[in-house]
Amino acid sequence: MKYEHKSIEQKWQKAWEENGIFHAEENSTKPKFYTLIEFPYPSGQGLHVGHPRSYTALDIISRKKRMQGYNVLYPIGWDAFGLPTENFAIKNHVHPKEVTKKNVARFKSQLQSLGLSFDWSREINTTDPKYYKWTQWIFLQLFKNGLAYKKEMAVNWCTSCKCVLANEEVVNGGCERCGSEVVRKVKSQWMLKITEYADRLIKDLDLVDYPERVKAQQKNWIGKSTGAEVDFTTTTGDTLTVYTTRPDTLFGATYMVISPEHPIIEKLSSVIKNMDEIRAYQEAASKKSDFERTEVAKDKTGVKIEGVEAINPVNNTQIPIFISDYVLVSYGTGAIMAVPAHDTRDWDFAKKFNLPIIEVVKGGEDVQKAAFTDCATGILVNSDYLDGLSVDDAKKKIIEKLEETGKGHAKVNFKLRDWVFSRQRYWGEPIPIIHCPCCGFVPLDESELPLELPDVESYEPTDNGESPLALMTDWVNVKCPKCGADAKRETDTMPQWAGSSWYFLRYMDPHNDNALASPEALKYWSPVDWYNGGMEHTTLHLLYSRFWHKFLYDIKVVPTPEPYAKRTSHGMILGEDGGKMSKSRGNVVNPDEIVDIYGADTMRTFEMFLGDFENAAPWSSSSIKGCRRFIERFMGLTDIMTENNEIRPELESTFHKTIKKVGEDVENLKFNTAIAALMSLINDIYATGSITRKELEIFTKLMSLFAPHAAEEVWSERKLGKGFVSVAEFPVYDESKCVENTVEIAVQVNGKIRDKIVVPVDIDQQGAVSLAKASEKVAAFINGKNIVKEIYVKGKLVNIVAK
RNA sequence: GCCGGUGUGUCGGAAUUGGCAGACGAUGCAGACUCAAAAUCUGUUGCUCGCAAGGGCGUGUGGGUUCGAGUCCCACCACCGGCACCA
Repeated sequence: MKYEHKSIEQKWQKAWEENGIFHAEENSTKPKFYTLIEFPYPSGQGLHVGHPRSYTALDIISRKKRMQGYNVLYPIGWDAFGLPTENFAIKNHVHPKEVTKKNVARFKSQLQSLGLSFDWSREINTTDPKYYKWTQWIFLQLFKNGLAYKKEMAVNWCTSCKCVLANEEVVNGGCERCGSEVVRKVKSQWMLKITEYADRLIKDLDLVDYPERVKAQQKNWIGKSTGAEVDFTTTTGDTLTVYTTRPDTLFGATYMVISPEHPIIEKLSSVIKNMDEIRAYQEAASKKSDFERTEVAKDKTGVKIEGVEAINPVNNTQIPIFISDYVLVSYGTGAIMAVPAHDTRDWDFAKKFNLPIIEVVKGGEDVQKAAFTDCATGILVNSDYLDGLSVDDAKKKIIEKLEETGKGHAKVNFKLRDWVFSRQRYWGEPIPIIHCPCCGFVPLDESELPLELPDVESYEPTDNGESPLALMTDWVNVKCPKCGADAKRETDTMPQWAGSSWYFLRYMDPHNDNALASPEALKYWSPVDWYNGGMEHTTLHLLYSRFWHKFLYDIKVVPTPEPYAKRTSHGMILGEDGGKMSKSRGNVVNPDEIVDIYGADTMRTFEMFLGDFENAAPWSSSSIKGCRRFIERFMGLTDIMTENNEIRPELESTFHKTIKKVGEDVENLKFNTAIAALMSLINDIYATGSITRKELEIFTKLMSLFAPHAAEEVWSERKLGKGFVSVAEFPVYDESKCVENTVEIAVQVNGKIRDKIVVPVDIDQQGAVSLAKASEKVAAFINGKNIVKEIYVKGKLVNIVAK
């Protein structure tokens, strides 16, 4: 059979769509299976070869589940709000809506040419008002539940995007998207209280099946720490509260450090004698970005506050207070007690400013030479009633004491910050809030949703940090829905992460106008059974969407506490030179070209074969030919088919083993070895010179996961079964037929292989050893020696230990 | 510094979790077909000694456990990813 991939692929893509065979069933009694890939941002560049790696992988899982009788939902849509589209629109003076439309059309045709078994009838688009109506609705619920609030604060400002960024979007001091410089800017911003969910976002990781590296990264980002808050009084009678994870070392606190922005400084400004010096330091610190402040970690700076001291609550010692930018306002209480003997940062600072270092935990070297920070082995000293206790016991005891005396309490802190949720750009969901001079922030009535984006003259971001929407006075000026006074709409829009924080719910019931999805659909399809996506979203989309989902769970909109039962992650496809694919390196592979030259089936098979799915792997323009040959050889099987409707005995165990292996490997994301097993099998088949009808039927079914078009062609051409092979019943293996009668085992002498012998599978130790000894090659190595030990591992080897 | 990961031929990568290292594919080499090339097919392709039969060495490094280690333990090294003055 000739293999003309273009006509074959078009033919079957059309047939699948016309027959709707990949549509998820409504009201099905079958068990459901919901597979999800991260919906793409339809960029102007079109599809990247990286996209199909993830899509094909879950396509294979989806196809297998479908063949195994599941009602599979494998949907697709467009995460279409976002800056690149807006920037393109500005540059070329077209509406972002038009840009999006064009890009979506291109992406859609590219995806369809790959033969992915998406249910296109459920296609969604985050920029569709019918969709973002519900994004806005969720925002209103967050607002009504006190989880969305507006606050004046220092935020990350991308100088190039002219827009604020969430903490999660700042990478190495630069913008996650464009890499430009990020500076601090004080602005009034909408915030979402993700911190309210910090503990649950960690704890509920136990409920889900995620890769360890994803869990670790999320935990790390949320940064839970347990310790205590301790109240120090000052000589002025004020209270200065510190947070510490080492309350056990309280007796060793020899000074205190507060951040330059700490409010107590203003309060005590009349008492502080060196206010000029303090102000100068504050000034200098404020000019630095967060990045600069943390980057110059090598050298500690600070100023001692003259005129006020703090009193250690456990021993009434008077200790000095410093300001230093190594203490952050945004974490804990913005103030610390410094224990230089047992904290390296405090130690560095103490050495620089010549402050006393008092050892309170014994077990290390001289604390005058280095801080001793080991909690596991230390024993408390110089600490009154804590002396002799281990660090853990001392922590418990001191917290008890502090709570008794009202001078402190146990406290848990998180590194996670609330989510900065507003953006000063056009192409995003409008925030449905009205600012009324009398009533404050008034939510739009739900009946007014969607609040559609108005058409504006210019999408250009403004330099004063306002959204382009601010210029649309007709749209901005409204009456307050509560009191009727003149009021203004919020002009900032939502970040790109908003629409993607709940899109997987919409797929369950994409055309519903009365709810984000019906309770029945949510109940049937939740949770997502298998979600594959990139590691780069671990502390962005993946975290945000877990937060939203937990909120929706709390207000009883969704039935499960976690959105995704299982998450996996693919590795990147690198350029042929081993570097990241990029235009500037000139190593970009265009998927259209690959599909054109080799066909979608080859592209799919190769992307699954080129390496371990979870690791990065470089593209190879020569290796892909091997996959093309493989598919040609598969098509060629039709020419050597016999009408025998059995598996031939000599291939029986190989077939059963291959069915087993392909099934298991696919479930474990080991697509490369699944394909290798099929390649081995086809080699074995060609070695016999023919294939039976039954064998071809099984082989075609297995192939349909990877090369669905070619498989359909073979299936229909040789009339191997009814309908489409894509929804035929997946072959079942028989465990008892996976074993062969005889097996080749290795014979070792002193652990070195000297010969190989063929033995019956069930041979016992005695039999195997005597056969082994019968080998001439083996005899040469044991003659004249004492046999100390004989080991037999069934089906594997015999090892004779001789001295 | 902390957390996570990786290290195997010329290359991408396998190895049932302690049992034949290098499956499968790619490259390279040799041959068949061809006027020739491409395609296809056959053989071969870790290093090394040997004419050969055959032997020795080999999974980042150094030790250890074991009849047996790519796999387990200890100590290192290199690279990749994330976090990073978080008290």
